[in-house]
Amino acid sequence: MAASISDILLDWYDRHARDLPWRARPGSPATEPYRVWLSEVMLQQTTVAAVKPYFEKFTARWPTVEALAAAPEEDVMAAWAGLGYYSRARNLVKASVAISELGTFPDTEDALKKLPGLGDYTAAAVAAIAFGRRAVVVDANVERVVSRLFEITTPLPASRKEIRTRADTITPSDRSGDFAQAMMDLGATICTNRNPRCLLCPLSDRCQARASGDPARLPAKQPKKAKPVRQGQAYWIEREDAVWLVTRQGTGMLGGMRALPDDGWSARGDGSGDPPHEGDWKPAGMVTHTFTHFTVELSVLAHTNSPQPVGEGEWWPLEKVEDAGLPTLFAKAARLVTA
DNA sequence: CACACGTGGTT
DNA sequence: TAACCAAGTGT
Repeated sequence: MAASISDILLDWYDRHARDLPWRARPGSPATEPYRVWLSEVMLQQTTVAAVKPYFEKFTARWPTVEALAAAPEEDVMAAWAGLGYYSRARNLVKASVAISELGTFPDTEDALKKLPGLGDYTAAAVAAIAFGRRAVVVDANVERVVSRLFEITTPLPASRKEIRTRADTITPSDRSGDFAQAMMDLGATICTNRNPRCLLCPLSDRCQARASGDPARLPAKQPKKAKPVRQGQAYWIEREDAVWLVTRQGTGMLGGMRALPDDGWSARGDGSGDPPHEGDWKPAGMVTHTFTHFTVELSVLAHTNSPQPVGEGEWWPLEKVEDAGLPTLFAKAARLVTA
């Protein structure tokens, strides 16, 4: 009887699995749900290379979900600074409190999906990897591998339903979590976006896209829109070796993060150009930063011996500005002034 | 369904 | 090297 796709892939995984900090190691205790969950959230739309140092930092500082739930939110936000998509950190805190109050870690897809920040993918991944439940885990790697295996030519995102159906048919009941990780390892190291290494692929003789000659063209995607360029200003307000920092409110861009005051620029439009108070503002330079959906050209204006600004904020010691947890845009601006 | 939401790695 | 994109979620 011919080996199934999952058998072949699991055999490949047993020999070629990547050694990653959030995976159980031989001789170590069973994989902890907390570590699986934390890693999966960090890995949302983020590369393994970028996640590794953050995962080490978080697990050293907050080794359990209870420790994380007890942490001040601003500490978690600052520790997340630089990783992006800050709603993940806001939801991480909320979910850690919810899990602590439950007293046990939710262990089914449905229960996991009720937690903030866990959608279809993460709920399935945690259920499968941490709890050994069969779940159909579909991320961008799986979309790519499945699109090629079954030569699905419909462009994303319209092909999602068909991809999920196909993924379901090849997902085993046993070792569902290993199977999911095997698919992701295959997608990350062999069945890559640009130049798939089909000669090394354990599934190459089952791959319909390879049989027809050009697997790299799949999955097809809708063309993306151009990003607008916005103009904005940020203000470096300094007094007695301290700089005035604000905390951005709400759930929008950079919400919950410390920041320099600005003139209200956003994805929707330019800033007003109006400084927070009168005075002699000196140009400190320009920062260009590209977000997912727009680029901002930020003029940084500096004022020293400043009066007490109106509104919420805090004087932050200049020597500790690296520890303020500024998102990258404002970290670049701070570097302009302090360098 | 379409869009908002960050950043650094990779080619 | 300028694009492209990565273990997606919420609205």
